[in-house]
Amino acid sequence: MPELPEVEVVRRGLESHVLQRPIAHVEVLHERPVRRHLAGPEDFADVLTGRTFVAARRRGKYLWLALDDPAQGDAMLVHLGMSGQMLVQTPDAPAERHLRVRFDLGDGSELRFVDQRMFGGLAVSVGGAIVPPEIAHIALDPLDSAFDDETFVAKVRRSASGIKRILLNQTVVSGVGNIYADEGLWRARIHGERPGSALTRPQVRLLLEEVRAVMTSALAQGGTSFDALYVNVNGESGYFDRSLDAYGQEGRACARCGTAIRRVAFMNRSSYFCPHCQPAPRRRRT
DNA sequence: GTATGTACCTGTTTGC
DNA sequence: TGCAAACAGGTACATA
Repeated sequence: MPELPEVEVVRRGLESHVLQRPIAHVEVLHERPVRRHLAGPEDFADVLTGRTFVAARRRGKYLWLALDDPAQGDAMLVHLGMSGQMLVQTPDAPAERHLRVRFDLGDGSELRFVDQRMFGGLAVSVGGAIVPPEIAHIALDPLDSAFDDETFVAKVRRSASGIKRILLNQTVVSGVGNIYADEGLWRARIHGERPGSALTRPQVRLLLEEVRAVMTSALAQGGTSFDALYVNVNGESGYFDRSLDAYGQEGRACARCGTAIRRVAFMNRSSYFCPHCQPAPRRRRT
């Protein structure tokens, strides 16, 4: 499940494998992944054919491949969703079961967007000065050197929402998904349902540091992966899942205190936490 | 403006 | 054995 470290691994792979090769042909095999390209699949293919990717950039979980003539600020925007992959293959490699879009790079290599669940997608973005306008609302991520810790701390402490919900809000901080939210909260010993406004400044700072630490560690190991749903641009799986302390660990002993990790329903998904290290707030929120 | 809930998707696993 | 429900979850959008 791609979060920031996985997306960064993909960005690096794209940077070294798809730049400076004019796109000879684009084939859209399923229209849903280009649904955010409002002019439609044919236009998507038409406007990209003949162009060249010149840079691979990222903000949070969004990627974009800048197109030639950088003065125009055009780019192909990419989101991997839950199951998206960017693969570089030879054109004669057999089509993946969930192959959605293919880009013939004309040099004997092919960029492929493969996505089982199709939460992800591609779109051509026009005229972005610094970032594509479609993602201007996405906050910086904690690994960005321009990320302002104190602004984040202030935003958290102004909000009555549960801290996990705030962590997942990409307009407050980007790149954090369900896995790293649970891991960061476990490391900081904070229950995800505690209101942001109930946390002290040092607690929020600690949480931010722990989220950073777990992401940095995951990045060093090539991203997290639980199954074949996530592979990087070379098709290699990450293996950070062996290092998880909370996420997916229901019933296992907490690495700090030995209490069984619990799972609770949260926003149509799951939250994992240690009931001893991360006591729930007294007044339960729903 | 802020907070919360849900649709969108498909393959696998679980339960009856 | 067969079918239905649950589950995985990031984002945009609807609703309160």
